[in-house]
Amino acid sequence: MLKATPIADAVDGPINLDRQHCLDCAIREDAICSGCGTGELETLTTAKSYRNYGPGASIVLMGEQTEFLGSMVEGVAGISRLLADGRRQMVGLLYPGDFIGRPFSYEAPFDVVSITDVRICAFQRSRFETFIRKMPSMEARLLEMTLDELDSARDWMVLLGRKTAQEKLATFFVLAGRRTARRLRQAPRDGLMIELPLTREDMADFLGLTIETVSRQIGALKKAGVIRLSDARRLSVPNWQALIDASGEDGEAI
Amino acid sequence: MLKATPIADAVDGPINLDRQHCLDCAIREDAICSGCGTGELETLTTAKSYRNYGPGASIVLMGEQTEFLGSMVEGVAGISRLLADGRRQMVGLLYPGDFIGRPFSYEAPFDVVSITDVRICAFQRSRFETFIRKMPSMEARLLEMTLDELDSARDWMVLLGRKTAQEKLATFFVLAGRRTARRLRQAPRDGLMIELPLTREDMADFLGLTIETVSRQIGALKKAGVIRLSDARRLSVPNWQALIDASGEDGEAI
DNA sequence: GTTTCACGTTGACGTGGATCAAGGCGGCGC
DNA sequence: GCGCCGCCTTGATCCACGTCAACGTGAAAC
Repeated sequence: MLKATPIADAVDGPINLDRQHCLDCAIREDAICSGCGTGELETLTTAKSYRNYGPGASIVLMGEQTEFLGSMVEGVAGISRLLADGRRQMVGLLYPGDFIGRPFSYEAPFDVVSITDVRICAFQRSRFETFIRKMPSMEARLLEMTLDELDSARDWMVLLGRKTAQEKLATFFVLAGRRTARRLRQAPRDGLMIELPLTREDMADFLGLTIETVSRQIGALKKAGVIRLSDARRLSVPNWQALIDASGEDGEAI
Repeated sequence: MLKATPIADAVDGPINLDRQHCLDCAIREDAICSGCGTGELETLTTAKSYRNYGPGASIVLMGEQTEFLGSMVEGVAGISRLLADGRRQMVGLLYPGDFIGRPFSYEAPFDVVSITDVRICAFQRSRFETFIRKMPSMEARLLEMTLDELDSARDWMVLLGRKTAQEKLATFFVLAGRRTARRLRQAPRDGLMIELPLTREDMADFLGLTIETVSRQIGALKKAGVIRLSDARRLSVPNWQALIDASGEDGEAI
């Protein structure tokens, strides 16, 4: 639980102008622009700029009017809120393809902080708002993405409100495993290796726990044989179904 | 925490055909149709039907393909999930104007259960999906509503993950007070009377607590003079700022 | 009136996870 | 090499909230 320490350097992501054409973009299939035609992509290509951030940099500050909107291209970032007395809760993770910011006004309701090195494809807010009104496929895609995020947020509310510390950790590893498997274009299977981009403190803030409890429950899952640790940030799952069973969900291994 | 008791009667909301014209609708200003023109409202008027539910009725069952989408017209409902062992977490409340269901497929990810008497303005799913594609104002309004709900869900994640039991109760009363004040078209002010539609069990499920803790913390807030109880479901707030201070937020009274 | 039953309160006690504290480990600067 | 500094782990203790249990209260059925 971050003690209100100021966030490192690079508050303004240095803008990087040597942009790539949208047709060759790594998040072409997943991002808000995935439904755009080639003409629309041409427009987007000339309007965008990249921004890079080192780990721990502030991408969006709660309460400020953000002057850009955009998509995660590389890296992982966290959406979080800091209470007045230093308690922190992470309310979401942003991976490549995910959208950052809220079109059509209002100050940012949460902080966005980079966890790894992060690259963002950014648009000036007013310009982006024009685009989205002119390109129905973008608005439809944003709606779809927002509905997905709402469902994920509600899933997480169940975790925060009703799951035990151990179930929280197991659920987090299930999600991390599914994401890793998806990146490798395969189904999660026994023996899957997972690399965690988050520190224990980040996990604690995401799961509504303390770092000590995170550490202890990881130890307990390891002792129970549900996970194996290569080092603090790399683990493997010998039995995927056992991990699901430990997560408090009744589902089958998917 | 509901012990997996079966939900009362009225699983299928009886359809009520004596419909009102959309122009005279009570949620005309707030619902997904608020941006529709008179021609569009004509279309909606002929397509809609009302459904009524008594308290405790199941409106949507998790895992089922819902055959209708719609808007809350009257009453309060809860969105919740029941874990295999009976733990329950409420993840949202639905008030008049709020949208029910997810357009463009997928089985329902949560239960929706009426808390009071509820009336819904319902559309056949396939018909509604045609409408939303033909009426950009509906899609834009749904996006706006979904973005608002996502922010609310994330606010609630902060509460579930990091707030104490007493802060949870105070925050819940702040929200209930704001909603009451908005219904009365005034700002929340000292002396405001709040009627709670929820039982202690509903509150417990919403706040990630037990009924005993809810009861005790309400007692503590009463003893501290932050609230006054008329009866178990009616309270007044002598000092609005004191309630905000007890909620763990640093904001001013709004 | 009495019974019943859902809902709410209150008390005694247990415990999961927080807190407080110490120490281990690996990378980096010197 | 050595010291420093994040990051992580582990142990001892505490306490907020859960659990278990009893009882109150009011409305509806009879």
